Amino acid sequence: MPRTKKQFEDMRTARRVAILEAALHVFAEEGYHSASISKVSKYAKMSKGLLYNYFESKEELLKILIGSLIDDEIKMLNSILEKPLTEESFIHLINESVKTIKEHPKQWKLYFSMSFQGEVQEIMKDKHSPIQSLFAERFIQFFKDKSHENPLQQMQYFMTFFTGMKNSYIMQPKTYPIGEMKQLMIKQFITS
Amino acid sequence: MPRTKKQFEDMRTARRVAILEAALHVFAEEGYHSASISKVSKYAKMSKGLLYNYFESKEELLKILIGSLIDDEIKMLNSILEKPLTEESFIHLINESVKTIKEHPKQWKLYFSMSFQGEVQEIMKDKHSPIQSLFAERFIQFFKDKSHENPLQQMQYFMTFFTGMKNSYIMQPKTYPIGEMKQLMIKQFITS
Amino acid sequence: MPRTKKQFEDMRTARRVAILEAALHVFAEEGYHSASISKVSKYAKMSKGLLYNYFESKEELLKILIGSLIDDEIKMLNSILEKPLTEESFIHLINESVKTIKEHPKQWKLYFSMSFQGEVQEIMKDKHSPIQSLFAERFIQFFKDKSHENPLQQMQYFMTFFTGMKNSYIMQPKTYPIGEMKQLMIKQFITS
Amino acid sequence: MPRTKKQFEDMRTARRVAILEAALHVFAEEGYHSASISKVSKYAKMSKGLLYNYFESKEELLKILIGSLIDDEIKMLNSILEKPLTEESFIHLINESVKTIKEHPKQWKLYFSMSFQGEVQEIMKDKHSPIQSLFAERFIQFFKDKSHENPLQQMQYFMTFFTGMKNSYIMQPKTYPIGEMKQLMIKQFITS
DNA sequence: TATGAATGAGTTTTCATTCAT
DNA sequence: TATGAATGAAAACTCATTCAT
Repeated sequence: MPRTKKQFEDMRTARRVAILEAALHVFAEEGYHSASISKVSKYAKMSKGLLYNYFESKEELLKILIGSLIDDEIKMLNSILEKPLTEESFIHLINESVKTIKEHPKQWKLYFSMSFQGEVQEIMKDKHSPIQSLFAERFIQFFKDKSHENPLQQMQYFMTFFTGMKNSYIMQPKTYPIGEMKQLMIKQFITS
Repeated sequence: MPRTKKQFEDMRTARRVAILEAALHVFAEEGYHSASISKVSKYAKMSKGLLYNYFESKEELLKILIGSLIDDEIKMLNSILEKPLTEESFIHLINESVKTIKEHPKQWKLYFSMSFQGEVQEIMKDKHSPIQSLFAERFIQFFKDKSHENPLQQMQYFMTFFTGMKNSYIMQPKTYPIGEMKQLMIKQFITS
Repeated sequence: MPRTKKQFEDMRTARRVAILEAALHVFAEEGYHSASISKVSKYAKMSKGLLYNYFESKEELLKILIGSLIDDEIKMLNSILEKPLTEESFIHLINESVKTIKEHPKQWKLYFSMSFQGEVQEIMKDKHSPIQSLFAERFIQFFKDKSHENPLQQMQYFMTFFTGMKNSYIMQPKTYPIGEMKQLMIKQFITS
Repeated sequence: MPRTKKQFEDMRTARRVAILEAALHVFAEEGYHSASISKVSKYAKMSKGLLYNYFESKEELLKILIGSLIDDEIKMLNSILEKPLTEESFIHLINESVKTIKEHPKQWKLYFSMSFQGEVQEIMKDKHSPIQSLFAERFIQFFKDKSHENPLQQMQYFMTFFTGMKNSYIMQPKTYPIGEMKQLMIKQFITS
């Protein structure tokens, strides 16, 4: 008695998830280029062949892992930035970003580690630039509203800190006090 | 007319430097794992065989490139931090760090890109921890002297920004206004 | 209401035919070695597993496809060549051959394409040689009866043309005027 | 003392030739798709890795093997067909073709075996069609000059035989009397 | 019977490192 | 010293065949 269509679909979904998790783990641990599909499949407790039944290539795994991260981030940013930034939504944005990174530290580690090489740029080509303009625009306006004398610069200053916070947390997720840093940042850039 | 011993040594040194420069260029461009020794040797205008006459392995090149960066950084930090931090030496430290990163952007890019993978951790194991304790101690004292209510936290906050600045500059050396950011940072953490 | 034995057998036969047709299509299209069983089963609208319920292996499919072609051809030749060749039966033979190839172009294409590799030779080993002797004998006699001075040679000359006609038609079934060529051939070798 | 540039070049040339010969042998024997690079390199008595030092891919080997055959053939045809065909040049053309095929039977076998699959078409795309028009034109004129009532058809009839002759020789190079067949063909199509 | 997930041996290809000259 | 040819182990990927359901 063959499996029903639903059974097959459930199996496939479960497998896909298992593979993506394994790939994420191994890629984040060893770096995308050093990691081998062999290791990924071993970690996912299946044969290499089966992995290729679910994904076309090693590159596809990377694209999905990073692409989904970017997509979520963009969706979050878009929803918050659809209106001009207020103090409230500014805080909300920061909280959401920190929440995301705490929930997906491996993914973010992979993303950061790849961002120094060309591969990621290609993945994000079309996705990133619209949101980046919006992001810049909203933050500049935000600081302008606060009568900041150089809002563009203040935005860059904020971005610098934001980047540093993410980077630091990724490198030392156990010890870096991201919650405290977040609070300091909020305080600094709201009262500025 | 046979070469003198000194001439030989000079030649060897020149070659070593050429190889390291080539490796740095290629590694930073393509990423350590994707880069091939073949390309490095071509870029250094010599044969693969000769390259192996000067260095044991690809990994050794990486270790030297990153190791020397770390060593310089540590030397710089040690000399500045041998006495307690003053406002002056604090500014000096920041200026020196920015100068270093502007002078060796490829090396720093390589360092950052590798720092997400296991390889670098191993390289720096013994080097880093003593300086890090000193660094922490001096900065905590620095902020304590400024009657900061939570000097440890303030140091972490400072480190966060510092990391973000380096990261941002490496990612966009052409457009990131590192000079301005540095000034803002100095102002913020001195008057805090 | 359980199926009767006959119904079962009919179903099995229909399936076998469907699989063979699918295999023929896919093999002829992509070449035996490049074609995959997966594609065959998809084309036959069933699962791979079921296909293997009907046939042992990919090779068996090939053997049956080519074997049946050869068997039909041999049967046809045998029936025509059971008596000495006359002008009438000579014409009949050619007509039948052309008819066969026009009816089964894919099979012939597959046969030709495989005939350059070892696989086919093995399939035909035992089948071919008896009919070939008979064929040679009848044609030699045919041309001897026409007082040809070198009947063996004339048979080889005829075979050459015959081969060329098949090959040309297979390569360009749309444009090659096989009917005209056949008529010319008949005329040439009958009046010779 | 390192090898001179010339020594290296000679070595490379010799290796290239050895590899191409091995590939030709193995491809012709087993068919391109069944043959493995592993076997080719074994036959050429070298490691797989070295083979890839000389050629980009399995496909490149095929392209070179077949491409060079086609190029030679086209060159030959072009030189003979630059003027209208005479009886003499007609004979010359046939002699040259037969000579070529006798000199490179494996290459022709490979070419024929591949011509039933898509790969070859791509290799010859641009090369073939100009020569084919010229070929057709010259032969049609040739038969028109002989007051043939249907010169196009006669050309096709000739081509059919020509194809058959090549095919037959390739399939049975030991036993097929290509010389005799060639003479018969010349006689037939010249006096026709 | 029927499905398609799963396996594993095999394929092509890459590249750090060694070696003959 | 200097070259680049040569190796071999390992990588990504494919697919005929088997298997659990």
